[in-house]
Amino acid sequence: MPELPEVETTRKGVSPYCLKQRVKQLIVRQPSLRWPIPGDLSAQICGQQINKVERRGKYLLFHFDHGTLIMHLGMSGSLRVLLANSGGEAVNKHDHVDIIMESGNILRYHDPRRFGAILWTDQPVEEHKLIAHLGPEPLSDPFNADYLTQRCTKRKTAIKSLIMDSKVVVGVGNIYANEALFLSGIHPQQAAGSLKPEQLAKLTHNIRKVLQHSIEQGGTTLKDFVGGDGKPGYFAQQLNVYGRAGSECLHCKTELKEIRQSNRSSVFCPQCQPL
DNA sequence: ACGGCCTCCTGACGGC
DNA sequence: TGCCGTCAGGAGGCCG
Repeated sequence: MPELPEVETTRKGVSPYCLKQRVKQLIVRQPSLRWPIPGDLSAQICGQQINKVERRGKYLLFHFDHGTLIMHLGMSGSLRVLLANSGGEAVNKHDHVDIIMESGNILRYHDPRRFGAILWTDQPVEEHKLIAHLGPEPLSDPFNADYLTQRCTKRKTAIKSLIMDSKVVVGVGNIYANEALFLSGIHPQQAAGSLKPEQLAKLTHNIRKVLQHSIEQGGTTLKDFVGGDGKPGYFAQQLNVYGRAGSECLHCKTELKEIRQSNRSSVFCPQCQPL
């Protein structure tokens, strides 16, 4: 499940093979992603040059002179580079899209569950419906203790739901939400508006910390995005709570509990994260 | 404005 | 061995 660190690692991994490259051909084997891949995408990008690859939240943005290809990896998506001299690799199940560069290198999009998306806009991408209402990047200055405190004011919603709301802050998926709350000693069901500023400062810090740490780890697996079997970088995480329900808390040995919030699993330590 | 729930999809896994 | 039900999960969309 690509979380923000995996998307950022993907961006870094594919960028060198995209920058200043013209698209030679687009092959769409399966257009039915979360939304249909636009039928005119090929006409839009073939012969055009990619100027930059950016990331906004978990969206990858491929900037052309006249528009932007917006890509999301959803739950199960991955993007890797097949090198021109690799002799042509077999197309596997769920390899839905190839973007072939003039260099002969190929960007191959793979997404078994098809929760991802590949879209096109010729408008400023920051005005696009999917991008315009996104909150700040979690690793940017605007995401700070004051900001989070302000966004929590008078909010009755559970803090975990709030930090996973992309209108509040982008890129905090279920795994990192659980981990950041554990590190902050905050119960996932605590009402956002009832948290003290000190707690929210701690939470802000820990959200940044877990994401930054993962991005740094991702840097070591960049090679996995090019050539080889192309396993995308799902970094071996040292997770404190996620996936450990029923096991002992690594701090106090209390049994970790699991609850459902908005149909998502939350794992926490009842001792370290009291309500 | 807010909060909760549904939905898309496939692979993995448990039960029988 | 195989079939079937259930679950996971990002995030937009919808409803109350």
